[in-house]
Amino acid sequence: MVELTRRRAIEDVASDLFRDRGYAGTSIRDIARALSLQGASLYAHVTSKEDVLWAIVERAAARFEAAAAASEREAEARRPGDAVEALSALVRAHVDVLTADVDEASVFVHEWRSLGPERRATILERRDAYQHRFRTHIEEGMGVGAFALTDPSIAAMTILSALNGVAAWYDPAGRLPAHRIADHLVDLTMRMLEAPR
Amino acid sequence: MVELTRRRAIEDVASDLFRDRGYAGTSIRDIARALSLQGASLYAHVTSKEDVLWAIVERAAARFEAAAAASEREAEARRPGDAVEALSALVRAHVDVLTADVDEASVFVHEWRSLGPERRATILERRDAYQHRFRTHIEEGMGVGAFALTDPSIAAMTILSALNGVAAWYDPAGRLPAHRIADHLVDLTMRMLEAPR
DNA sequence: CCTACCGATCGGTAGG
DNA sequence: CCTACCGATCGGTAGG
Repeated sequence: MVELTRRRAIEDVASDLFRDRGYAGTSIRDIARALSLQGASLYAHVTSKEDVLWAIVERAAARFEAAAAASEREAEARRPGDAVEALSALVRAHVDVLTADVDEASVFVHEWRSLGPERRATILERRDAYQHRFRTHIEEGMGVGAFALTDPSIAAMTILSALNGVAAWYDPAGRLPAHRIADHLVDLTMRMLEAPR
Repeated sequence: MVELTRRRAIEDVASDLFRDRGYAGTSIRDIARALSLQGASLYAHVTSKEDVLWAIVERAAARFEAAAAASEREAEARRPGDAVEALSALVRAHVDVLTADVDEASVFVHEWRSLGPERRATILERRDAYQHRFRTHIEEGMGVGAFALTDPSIAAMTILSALNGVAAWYDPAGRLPAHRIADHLVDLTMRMLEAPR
């Protein structure tokens, strides 16, 4: 991958390191070393270690949100008011974003706890709003009898856990391309919810 | 909770801290402070920080394994050769262990990466063997037509991700008792797999 | 279990 | 982007 800016290269390397050592387990010098720089030289490009984490988490959040909004618009255009269609599209969008940059997505999923109090609170709100999209479509589907469930909240959290789990085993060079994995996850999660016809 | 030994108290406090700050983000002095001790005093009870992590991870692994083995024996006694029964019991056993000590289970699920190379390899093998139990029952169920699936490996990983996700939101003081949450997860995961009858 | 201390490493700054 | 450096904190040891 060719980086357009030095700043972006730093964030990409940091995503990789944060993913498998965690934020606290990764030092500024680790990041610098991966870029063949001296530790102190990083500060010519970033103002703090936490700013690097924030940039990664914020971009990931924005990507998930944008993909979710687009998927909802498209589902509504295809089949207006169809909760099954909307949720399927949302699931696929989530897996697509996740597999497009697994390092970044993993950091978003696991390392937001290392942010300072205000940023952590901001991300928590955005995560809640994101999860709310899933729960809303589940409740709509329940309302029209498409989904047979007793607890839409648990269903939403369980689906998101299942989807985020993909980040732990997805391998871009593995036997299954990302879109086939998305197919499987759409199938599995929809079967989990749908009432037998 | 009354601790039988000082060592165990250290591990319980460490589980709590490791869970929400991570292993690297928790210092020996953090653990000591939570026990009203001086940092150096911890070394009267443990030989290294990693030993504390290992003790937690190892005990959690042993608990998941013992509960899984017991659930398989009991399922076999109730309904010999019934894959649906066996997998349901396995799912319930997993959620039971997880909710019985969420801190310990969370550390097991997320912090094994911080172990040294040999211990990490050992735990990875045990995790693989554990996941294999799930996949085996899924394949058995596919063989007799009880489960309608195309990829048992993805199904096993997706189920385990969904179950482990409970650790992120389960609250012992929350609206749902652990056994009701286990009911929901058994229901959701089985519906994900079962062929329509 | 404490005090006193060790060398190493941490995030970050100054000045070029 | 580098060298030189800062104070703070890290995991851990010595000796009691």
